[in-house]
Amino acid sequence: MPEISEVLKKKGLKATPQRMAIYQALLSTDAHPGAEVIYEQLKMAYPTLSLNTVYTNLDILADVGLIRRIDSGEGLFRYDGNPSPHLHIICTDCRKVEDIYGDCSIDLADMTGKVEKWSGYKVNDHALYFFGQCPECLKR
Amino acid sequence: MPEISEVLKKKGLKATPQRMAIYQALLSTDAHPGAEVIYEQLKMAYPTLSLNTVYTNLDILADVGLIRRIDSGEGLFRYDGNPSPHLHIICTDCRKVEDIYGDCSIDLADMTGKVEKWSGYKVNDHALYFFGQCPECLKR
DNA sequence: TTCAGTGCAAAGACTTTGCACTCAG
DNA sequence: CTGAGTGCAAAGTCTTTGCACTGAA
Repeated sequence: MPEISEVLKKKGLKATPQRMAIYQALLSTDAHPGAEVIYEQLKMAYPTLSLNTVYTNLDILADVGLIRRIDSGEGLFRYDGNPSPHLHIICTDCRKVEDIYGDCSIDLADMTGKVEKWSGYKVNDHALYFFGQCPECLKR
Repeated sequence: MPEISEVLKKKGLKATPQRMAIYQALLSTDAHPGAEVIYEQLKMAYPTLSLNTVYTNLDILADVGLIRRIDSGEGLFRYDGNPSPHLHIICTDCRKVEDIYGDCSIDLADMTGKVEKWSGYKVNDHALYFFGQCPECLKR
């Protein structure tokens, strides 16, 4: 994975096999996995990988802005390979987390401006979660 | 606190002193405390109160919709005495959580409709967090 | 009276820390 | 080489569970 190692180096990070694998794993899924899931998934290919390393690298990757930490309210953190602020919808039955694309984000840019004026905060980021039941769970 | 015991009974909950105190504590602050903070605060007045009871009751109160569980991304849950969906702004420096009131929520009602159409979900709730630096932290 | 609620302790889940070893640059 | 990164183990933090006791209705 030549591109990935370049992206990491640009951020001043060493392109270790573990780090590349963790980042790659996030880029290649839209399932918003947690640390444990990524660890289990990579253990096959990297038997010596430690859970610690997964946590450490998820932190580092989120710090430099390559990935995004998601807090779905389950008491664990999930991660998203797409770091740009976007919307998530969470099924309260099966706990699935899905991305929402569309024209919604336009409204949010407006709102950020309003919020800055109102609160006096310097707003750097936002997170919008919708909670409900996914089509599959609704069928039951 | 006569009103509080009535509110609890209407929800089918026994109005125990501990439960009333926990609910009252949330109603009388806008600081969005976590379980531990509430526990420490009430221990003066209720020396035998157990942390377990605080957790149990926060869960119950959130279940019946009297309070709201907030996940500020710190790895702990905070609680809000105002259960109606409203916006929160979180200072990334001092970790303060504040409410945002204003005309923003109108846009969100629109957005919820869009999201339902787009995703096929039945949306029951949403949470919008803004992250930034509060006026006090900006001064430093 | 009677069961929901409480309190204590212990366990559980997720995450972080400490430290010696290793390998990418 | 050399410090950033890794792996193992242990500890930490927040939260939940088990179970006998208690008190609100």
